[in-house]
Amino acid sequence: MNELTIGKLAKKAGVTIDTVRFYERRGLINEPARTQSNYRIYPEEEVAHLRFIKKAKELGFSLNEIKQLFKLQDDPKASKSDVKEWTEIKIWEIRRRIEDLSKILSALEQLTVSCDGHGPVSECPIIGVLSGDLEESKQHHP
Amino acid sequence: MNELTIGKLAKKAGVTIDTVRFYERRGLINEPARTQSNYRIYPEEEVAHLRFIKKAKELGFSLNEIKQLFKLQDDPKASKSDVKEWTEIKIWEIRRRIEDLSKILSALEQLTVSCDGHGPVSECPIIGVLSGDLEESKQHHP
DNA sequence: CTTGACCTTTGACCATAGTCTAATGTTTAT
DNA sequence: ATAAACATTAGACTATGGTCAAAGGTCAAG
Ligand SMILES: [Zn+2]
Ligand SMILES: [Zn+2]
Ligand SMILES: [Zn+2]
Ligand SMILES: [Zn+2]
Repeated sequence: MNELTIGKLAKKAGVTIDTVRFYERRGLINEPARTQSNYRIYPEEEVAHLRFIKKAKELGFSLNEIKQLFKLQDDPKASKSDVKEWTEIKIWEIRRRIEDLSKILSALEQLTVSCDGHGPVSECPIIGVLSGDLEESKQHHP
Repeated sequence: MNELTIGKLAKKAGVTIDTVRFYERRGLINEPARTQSNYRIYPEEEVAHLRFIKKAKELGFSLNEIKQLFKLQDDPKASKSDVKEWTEIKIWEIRRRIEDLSKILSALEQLTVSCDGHGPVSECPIIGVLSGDLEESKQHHP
């Protein structure tokens, strides 16, 4: 069949050679077969494997989580509910991150409207709020 | 006045001693005066300084950005509009992150509804989508 | 005077996800 | 035959924000 050196594999999967080797070290892909000259050779299917990693990463899974997903796939006792549970946990995590960011966002939005953008920094209400409103005499900054 | 050793300062500001020294190394706080025995001594106001850092961090500013904010405060040529601009950039960054996360979220939500949660992992549509729908024969995972 | 609490420094280490270098070996193309 | 392109390894380095350890000096209380 079609066997790939690490360069071809990386190109097909849209990652760098270093990344492929890094994933191998991290146990995300199997140690591949080697040629007599010690070159790694991969089956075509490994491209899909790398693309899986890419997509899962885009969906917010960490490399360790992706590793767990693979384990799940290879575990005969695992069921779909395990995968579903995982995805639901991720969903909650992301919802929380969105909530946190939204809070930060509205705090920042309130700050900007409070500042008219004219005059010296010393009078800026943004800095004022960060300083605890009217504390911090002056000039002991690095 | 009231002078603080690093331990008191850290406690008052709600950070660890290590963090204070770390901020000093990173140039976020000034090198403080020393006692004869080489202990750091801080003025009370440094507490506010550390709290500023804490608040700014909570608002999504990185330590380097906070350092820039301090520079801005101490720059006689800087104006409020500089600070406002910064805050507005942060606002855009956070809006983008929220957008990205929302896309990820709806992708994940669609995935979970597609899976009934019963049966073997091999039939799980979540895994299927990640694998590029029906690729990846079997069992070459670590 | 000794114990414990506190301080000092340098430097290593954690997780995350790679990226890059150096020195060396192999394959391919002209 | 020789150069370019590609491969190998170990290990250092990036950024972020700290955290911890070792080995020692200082200070207050009992
Ligand atoms: Zn695979
Ligand atoms: Zn302002
Ligand atoms: Zn200050
Ligand atoms: Zn499923």
